Amino acid sequence: MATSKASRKPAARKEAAKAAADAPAGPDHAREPSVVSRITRKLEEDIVLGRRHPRERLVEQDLCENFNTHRGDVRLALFELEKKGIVQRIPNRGAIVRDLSPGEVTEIYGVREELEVMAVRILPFPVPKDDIERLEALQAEHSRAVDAGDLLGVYYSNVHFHRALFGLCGNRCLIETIEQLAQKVSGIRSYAHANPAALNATRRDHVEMIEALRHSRRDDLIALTRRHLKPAAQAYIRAYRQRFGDNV
Amino acid sequence: MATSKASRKPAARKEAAKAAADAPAGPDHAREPSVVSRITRKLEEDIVLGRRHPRERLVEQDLCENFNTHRGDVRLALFELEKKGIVQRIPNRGAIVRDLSPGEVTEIYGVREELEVMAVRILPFPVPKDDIERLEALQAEHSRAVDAGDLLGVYYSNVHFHRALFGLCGNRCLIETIEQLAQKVSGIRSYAHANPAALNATRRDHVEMIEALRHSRRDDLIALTRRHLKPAAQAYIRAYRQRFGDNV
DNA sequence: CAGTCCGAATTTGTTCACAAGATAGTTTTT
DNA sequence: AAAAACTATCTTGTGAACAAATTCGGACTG
Repeated sequence: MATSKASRKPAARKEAAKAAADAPAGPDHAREPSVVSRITRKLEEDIVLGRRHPRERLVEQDLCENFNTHRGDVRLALFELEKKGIVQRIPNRGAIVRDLSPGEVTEIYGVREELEVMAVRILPFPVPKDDIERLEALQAEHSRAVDAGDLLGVYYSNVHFHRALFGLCGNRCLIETIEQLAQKVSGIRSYAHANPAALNATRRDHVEMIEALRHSRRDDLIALTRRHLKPAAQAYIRAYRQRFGDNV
Repeated sequence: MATSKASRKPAARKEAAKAAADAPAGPDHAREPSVVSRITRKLEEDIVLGRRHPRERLVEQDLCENFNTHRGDVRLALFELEKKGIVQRIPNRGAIVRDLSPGEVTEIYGVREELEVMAVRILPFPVPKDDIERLEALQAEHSRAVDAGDLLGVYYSNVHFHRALFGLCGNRCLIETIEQLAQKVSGIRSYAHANPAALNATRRDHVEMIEALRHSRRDDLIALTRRHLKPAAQAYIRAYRQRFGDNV
């Protein structure tokens, strides 16, 4: 085994653990604009837009040529996407775009509803005017993308709107968890995108949400949040049953 | 699509007939008993038991020698732990055991409470007798570990108990999310372990929870679930303030 | 004497080549 | 001719060398 170069150094290692005395609030080595995150994001986009369908194979070598990089990076990106629940990796056989059963989708949306309702329940009223205006700007962007038929724009502006909305609750862990669960169902996003009526409903909900925020009407906001999640799951389940029959 | 590099090598063919003789763990599909998961689990144990303290550096080479493997595996394990939120990776500078501020801990426990309450709210009553008995067995194990002062045993039996309890709710996504959040605070688990009174309180809560399950008293169960989470967060925050002062 | 700059040692990050596993197509045997 | 086995090829997984980045220590200069 690897005794070739194992102990090049004397066993005594510098005790680095005792630097703990200073303030804990790290400077937040913020973003990671690296190659692997670029691949991750691009793959996610492809999946969201339906350019890659569930159960499609993701061959490392192909992706390398596609992204002009080498397998190491692609490999890491696939591991990352696996943890996000967007792709599924089978040992020694590679990765495929994950296919969710209606049951799984129902479960995920159940948890999402609980968490998003929690977010709007704890967010402090009244909402500062600046925040309302920021939300309106994001909503306008979303609306524009819907009109233009720009699906990628729809996707991102929708993500940004919800990030800003739930961001108002102030609980970072909650925000992260909500986004994580939203990413899990990326693979079925294309079903909602295919339906213009659904896109319009989404837009209308956003407007009403802002209105509820402006007037500090919490009950309305909660009801809207619940309603907002329903169509996406239902659209997918309908499409799934149509393809595979009702045996679920 | 062999564009650039395609090193087809027709020579490699030392196919040693069939190695079908060894079939110890046949399917091997679902589980991942691989090297990297072993490293991940062991590191997590070390952190939970306080063998590695927050802000301590995790040097890849050291871990390699420790686990008799090479850096590729260790690297993946660290990436995995980073995603779990147990360690923090700083670009080009390596990984350290993550240090949580009281604010973060409070937020995480807030979300945990919401999700765990959801689990006990949706779990179907009455609970089958077999499940009750399984919980009692796990609780007995936990109790034994507490009496024996076996901290590793306490940790694992506690994990198993809660996995079984929340598993009753039937929502896989919810279960996974709950466990994920529990793992995030692994680093502060050692504070609870240091306190025998807290361990006894935990044990008592488990007994009462089983009782509530047996008699289908949902309100009691919810109240117990809320109460059960409180002490751990409070113990950590107290310890933290004692070390760094009240400026939080 | 203080401050800065350069260089060595340590540690992480990248790359490439090879080996093992799996699938599919072809051949051989019954 | 059908079934089983073998081979050829594709794909993932592993290991180790190489390269870039950071930190720490010492020397040099203002």
